[in-house]
This record gives sequence, C-alpha cells and structure tokens, in this order.
Amino acid sequence: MRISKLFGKTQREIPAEAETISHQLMLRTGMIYQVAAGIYSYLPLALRALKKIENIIREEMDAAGGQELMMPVLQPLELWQETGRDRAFGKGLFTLHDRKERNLCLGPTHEELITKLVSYYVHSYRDLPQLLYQIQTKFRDEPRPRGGLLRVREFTMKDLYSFDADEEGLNQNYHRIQQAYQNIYTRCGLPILIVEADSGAIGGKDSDEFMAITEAGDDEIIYCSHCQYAANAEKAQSLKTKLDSEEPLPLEEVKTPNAATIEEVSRFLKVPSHHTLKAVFYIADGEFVFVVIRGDIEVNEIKLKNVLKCSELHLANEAEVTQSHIIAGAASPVDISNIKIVADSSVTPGVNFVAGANKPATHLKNVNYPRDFQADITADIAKAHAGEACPRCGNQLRVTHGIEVGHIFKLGTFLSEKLGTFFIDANGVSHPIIMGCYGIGIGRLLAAVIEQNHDAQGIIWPMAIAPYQIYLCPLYMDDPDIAAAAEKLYKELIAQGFEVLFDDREESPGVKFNDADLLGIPIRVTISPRTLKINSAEIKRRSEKEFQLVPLEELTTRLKELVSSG
RNA sequence: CGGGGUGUGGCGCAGUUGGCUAGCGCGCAGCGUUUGGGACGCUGAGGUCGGAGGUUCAAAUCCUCUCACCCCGACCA
Repeated sequence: MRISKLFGKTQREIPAEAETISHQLMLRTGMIYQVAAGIYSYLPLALRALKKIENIIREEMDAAGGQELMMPVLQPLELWQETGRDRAFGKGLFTLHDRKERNLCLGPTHEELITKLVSYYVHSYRDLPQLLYQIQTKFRDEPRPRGGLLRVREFTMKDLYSFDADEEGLNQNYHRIQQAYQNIYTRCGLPILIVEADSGAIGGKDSDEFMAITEAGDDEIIYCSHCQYAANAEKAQSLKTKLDSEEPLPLEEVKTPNAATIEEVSRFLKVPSHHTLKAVFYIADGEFVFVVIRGDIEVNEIKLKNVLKCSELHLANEAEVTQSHIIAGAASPVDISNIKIVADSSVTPGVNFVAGANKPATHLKNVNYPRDFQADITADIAKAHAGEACPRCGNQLRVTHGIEVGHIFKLGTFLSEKLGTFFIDANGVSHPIIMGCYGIGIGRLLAAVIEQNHDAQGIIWPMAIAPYQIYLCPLYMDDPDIAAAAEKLYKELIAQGFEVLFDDREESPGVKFNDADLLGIPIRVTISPRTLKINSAEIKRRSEKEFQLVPLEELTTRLKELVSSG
C-alpha cells in the first residue's frame, strides 16, 4: 500500500477527546473515527489489524474443534423474555420494533439464538458435544462508553458456545477453550492474567476473565502477593480481621449524641469499627432491603445483587429510608419487622457488636446474632480490599487494574431448560444440554494490545497483528534515482509476499521517520542516496533503537527472517 | 442517574467587561528554496462561533431552553 493513497492520515496533535493512550494513538494514526459515543468507524489500518486478530482467533477456535457460523444481529425480543434476560440486561439492551410493531432487539450476545438453533438440530447424546462460534457485531447500550475502543456500544465479538451431555464434557471443553485463549493472547503479543469473575447478566456458575493488566483498564483486580489467587473485585473474597472470642453480654442501650457514622460511633464509644454493625439500605427491584455488615467492611453490590437475585439495585435515598421508618444514623436490625434483612457472613460469628437502637442518637451494645436479630439471608456480600488476607493462603492481597479482553462461563442448563433444549441419553432419558460460553471482544483486544505495546513515539505492533509488516521508507523521493529504486524495491517485496506500507511521499526525513514510529509497523526499511551508493538498505525494528545496513541482494532473505521471527 | 468540564475552519487553541471584515498554530492547495528525526518563504482555499428562542441599534460574547461529546462517581445513612 502506498501511503499517498492510504485512506486516513496521521495527525501530529493529540485529539482533545482522547485520554487513554490506545484511544489517542488510534485517532492519531487514522485507525478509527468516532461517529457517536461508543460508536466508531474502522479505517483500513484498523481493519487490517482486526482481521488478523480474527484470523488468529479462527485458527485457534477451529483447532479446538469449533465450527464457525453466523447469526443475526436483529433478534426477536420475545426470545429474551423467554429466558428473562431482557430484564438482566435492562437498559443495556437496544430495543426497537418493526413496521408490524413486533418487538425486536439488537443482540447484546447470542446465547438465546444459538440455544434455539441447537434445540432444532440436536436431540441425541450422539449429536454432542458441539462447539459453535461466530464473529459478529453486538450491541450494548453501555451507561458510559469510554477510552476509545475499550468500552463501546457497538462492537465485534467472537463468541463460542459449548454444548455437552454432562459436567465432565463441559469441564473438558472449558479447559480446552481456556487453553485456546491463552494461545490467542500469546500470538497477539498480549500478556494476560486469568482471574475469577462474576458472571453478571450472562448468568451461570464458574467464570474466568482474561485480563490485560494496565492502569487504563476499568476493571479492578484483587490478587494475592503469594499464591495464584486472582479475582475481579466484583467477585473477590478476603479474610477480614478476626474478632476475639468473648462471652455474649446482655444488651445495653447507650446515648450517642452527634455520632451517626461508624467512624463517629466507634470513636465515641471507644470500640474498634470491626466491633460495630453497619446498616445499609437498598432498593432491590422496588423492595426495601436492610443490609447488615460489620462496620469496617463495605458492601459489594454485585454480590448483593446476586444474593437477592434482582435485576435493579440502588442505594435507598433519604426519602425511601424515611418512608420505611428507619432512623438513619441509628438504624438497627434488632426489632425490625416486615423488612427483608440481609446479613453479611461477617456478622453471624461476631459477638457483642455495637449497633443502632432505632432511636435517634442511641445505640445498642452487645448485639449478638441470632439472639437479638435474625436475617432473611446470610451470605458473603463483602468487598475485598488490598491489604486484607488472601482467602486461599492468608497472605496479603493487592489490587491492580485490567482490561477484560476475554470471558468464559460455565452456563450450565438454565438457558437450555428455559428454551427447551434437551437431548436423549443412551437410556432414553431426556436431559437439558449443559452449556458454556466463551467471548472475546476483538476491538477491545486491539486497544489492549496498543495499551501494552507503545512508546512516546507511537505504536509498536506485534508482527502477528500489525497492519503491515514492512514500512518502506525512501528518503528524497524527489530524486528520480531514489524514486526508481524505491518503486523497484516495493514491487520486489510485494512479489516476495511481504505486506508493505510504502511511504512514497515527498516528505522530509523527519516527517517520514516520525510517521513510521507513530504507525509502528514492525520493520522499517530505509533507502537513500547514502545507502544506495553502497548498494544497501537500512533495516530497523520498531522495537529497537539500532539499525543495520544490509546489501540489497540480501535484503529479502534478511526480511524473511525478521518477519517470521516476529 | 448524579457531579464536573468542553463545544469557534479537518486537528489543537485564542477571542467572551456586547462594538469594525472572527484570529493564531498545525494541516490542506499552488510556486520557489530546502532535506538522515515533525524545514522555510510567498500566495491561497476553508468558519451560519453545537442548535433554537430571546434581549439589543449591534451577540461567538448577555438570558432561557436544548443537543452533543469528554471526565469522575456509579456506593455506606
């Protein structure tokens, strides 16, 4: 490709809109163009890289036994209502209707469709297992698109779905795809960390995320400094401060003027915050919920949402709290009736807590569970923090940020049961098919690669997904000898099968070198009167400072080595 | 949804106590001189100042409404 003809120009200045590096670089190199918040056009350079990523994914999915197919973006809303996931996605689902007023949605993912499809063709254990995948545009109306391609509303995703007759089959496929994913990220030049994850709106049991570790990421990861434990903060567990064992004492009411927050109460009564109980109020699908948790621990709303099995959850506002006759600042689970109480598992083993008394400026000492109050639900709804102890080995937990570039789920049977996707086993007994699903966001993967492969000058493409392999950079193109030599070399390299970006512009050396660095093509080949005089060309890798002079007759051999070594 | 910010040629910005024909840099077009890390000179094209309404002799500038985009938070009573 000749740069003079390439659609899309490089930009010297950083667009004001862009904050993250990958976003800035993709705009400056002319890879993407923003159409609306979280919606982009992909220009030729970006598309070439995206296609390379897609092909790597295809190769690995096929090698793992996957079969590619294609399903529509436009889907009947009814199908989503059947599984109830229209509510799970909530406002994230783009909905529309056709001329006959039939309700449709733009698919945020394709489990419903594939499950229906499989139920049409698969009826016997002999038809299982199946690994089906698609690379498709998906739509999610994200509350806040951000960071260029990091979080968008319209995106290309590879999604593979596994269908098995038993748990063992699911586990095998899960591991097989997990390995294939490792291969994909390695080939794309992207180091990743696998973390335990919450399955969110997709649903299901186990799930693991593939994280590219970078501060630009919008996911928080809790990991152990010692063992292999790593989890998304949405799901992470930790061991909290242990309480001393003591005998339960009788309830005692104390006046606590001007002490409403945990910090104030704790200071006023001279008890550590982990010896207090905090009351937090939520509205879960319209129902008021009283959450009790130890004073030093925060509520993890994702966990709470899962425990409550609700689709919409928010903190109760002042009016909602008052309406439920709760005394803010002195609320207590003791003697509360007709309100659902959820207790964190930190609460039940504790002894002699300080809690509110449901009277203004009054607290209770020596509150004990279950003597003084009971909970409708007791579960782990606690947030894990860096500095706390690892749930596996007890060593210190740390925190970092990452970009979720892949997510795999053991779905189980909830979709197949709802959509009637059953098979007959060898004994003639009917069972729901056991499912798994495995997604990779292609554009986000591309952005993550740039986040991790750049310097102050620009992108440093890994060879496998670079839009071009070689940047042919002749200096002084207004010199007819140079122009002729460059044209000849360009044709030769093309004939040899190289992917060449030919900087055929009559620009100054500075401009050309800077654009070469910005665009980040892995190998730069420079010719000039200086090199031609000694019948040579200069080869420089984008990732290295040094260049080397190579005689023209050895050039293609040398380039082949470099291209194949990555 | 809440909070903060920004909208002025393709990009980055200035101009906003109302006042002449709305500027600057980059980029773009033409000519010339240059040329191993973003050269220089001259000439030129390109803007209903996000949109609507209002105030005024006069609005990029003041008022009202609205739209878009970016950032932060989606949180402890």
